[in-house]
Amino acid sequence: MKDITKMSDDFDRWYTDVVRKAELADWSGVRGMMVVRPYGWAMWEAIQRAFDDMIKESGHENWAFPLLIPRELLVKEAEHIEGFGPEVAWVTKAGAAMEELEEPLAVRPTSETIIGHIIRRYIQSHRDLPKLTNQWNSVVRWEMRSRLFLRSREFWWQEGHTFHASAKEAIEEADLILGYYRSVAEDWLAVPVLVGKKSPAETFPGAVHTLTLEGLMRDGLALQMGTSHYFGQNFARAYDISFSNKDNERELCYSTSWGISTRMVGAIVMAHGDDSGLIVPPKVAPVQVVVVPIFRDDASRAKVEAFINQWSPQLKQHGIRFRVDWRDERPGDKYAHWELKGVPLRLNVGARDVDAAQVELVDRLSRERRALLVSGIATALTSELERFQKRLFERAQEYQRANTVELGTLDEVVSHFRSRGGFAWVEWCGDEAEEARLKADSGGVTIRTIDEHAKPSGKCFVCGQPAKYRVALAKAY
RNA sequence: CGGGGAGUAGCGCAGCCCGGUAGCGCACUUGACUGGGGGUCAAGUGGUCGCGGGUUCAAAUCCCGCCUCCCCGACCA
Repeated sequence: MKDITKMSDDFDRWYTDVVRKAELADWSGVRGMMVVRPYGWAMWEAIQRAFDDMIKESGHENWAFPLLIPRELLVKEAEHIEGFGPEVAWVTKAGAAMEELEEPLAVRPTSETIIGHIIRRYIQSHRDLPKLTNQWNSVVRWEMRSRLFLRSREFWWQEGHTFHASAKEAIEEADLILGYYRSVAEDWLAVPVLVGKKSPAETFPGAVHTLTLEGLMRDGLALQMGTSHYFGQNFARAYDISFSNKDNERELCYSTSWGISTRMVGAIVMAHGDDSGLIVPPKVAPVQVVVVPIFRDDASRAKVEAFINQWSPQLKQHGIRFRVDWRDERPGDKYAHWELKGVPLRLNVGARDVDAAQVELVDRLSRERRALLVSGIATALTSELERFQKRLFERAQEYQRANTVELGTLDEVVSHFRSRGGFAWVEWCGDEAEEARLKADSGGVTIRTIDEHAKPSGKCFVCGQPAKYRVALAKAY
């Protein structure tokens, strides 16, 4: 409990310590396969609810598509299979005798191919469009190196797949979802993000363009927190997904796909945590308020318990997720325990407080203690939670601001990232060879996103020719 | 997937070189004292020594194969 590695000593160990000791997740014993424990899964459930509500509101429907994909289907879209080929796991045998299958089945690394193949049945007319599908599932990618939540061979996500009658509508769909993702990251997780387009080198295999959101973690590395892809007619062509348009002509659909994953939970850890453990944004916190009763004998325990019972039902009525920690531990242990778990607000309640009709409120960010009268406590805590959410976001914003710079040349970029992390904005001509050179020369700095709204007026940071794009650079997970 | 290290109680480790009763700290259980920031004392529980095979009278220890984990690199939501 006490022995989490200090963040400043070794960020990676700190991360692993926090994830495991705060009981978010664990390794399973099968290489790269993670166990998400209830406390971590509860955060994912909060994210799921938030995003699911958003997409339902705009007419999306949840489906369940198959786990296994025939090889012939997977390989139809050339770029797609080229991109995913190296990390696909195959089922080649079945039954007690392990008989060889006639056709190997891929365990889905993502479902564009199988959904494309299936959805074409349900699309005949422009009246069947748009078809807005989503599924909550897990996928398998045969990664060589794994980290809890950030890179495991199986991970949980949602994958949305939509089909439209026009390019414009599909492009708007990808934009709409990106906006939802931004809201999940900023409004729910309190992690400020850069949003924009990926460079060609980082674009999803088979996509026309990929939109991304990039958060900044406390070790200065960027984390891709979600992507939304516009496919044009690429997948519709490969899987023959067409419809009769208003002029009764056959036309290929325009499609999109988009996903956010349990990686989001890793982002919460790395964007907000400190040497004492997690700090969980109230909106996704499994426990928002923890009550630590303080007593020394049966009589004082009864007194404190009766007091807590007076006002705690109000918290429930106000929808506050709270817990009273009656475990037989000392208060100091409980404080440390709930700090490790990142619970935003703690109420210490002892006999003195009972007499004063108040509780002692301690928040996870400042750790300051102050008295809070129990009259109107639920309303007060609700606004404290809102304020906590806001403070956490502002703190992360300030961190992002303090770790974002503007640079002019490749030399500056290389030397800057030798000693620091964070984001660096530069202007770029768009040449892909230069993007590769950036990565090689700088030891892994990549273009995280392109600012779609900026109109560059300067020179490319690599070649000095007139720039076309303003791009954010960072080292990333 | 390359290079290095490791697997012995829930966690951290010693024992292995030189084969012969499986140990230590923390945690856990019970009790007493204690209780507003990580307690004290006492008595206890807990082990297919990662898995499979081999050598041997005898294997945690020696040999072979496999699995898993950690660190460093190349690839990645």
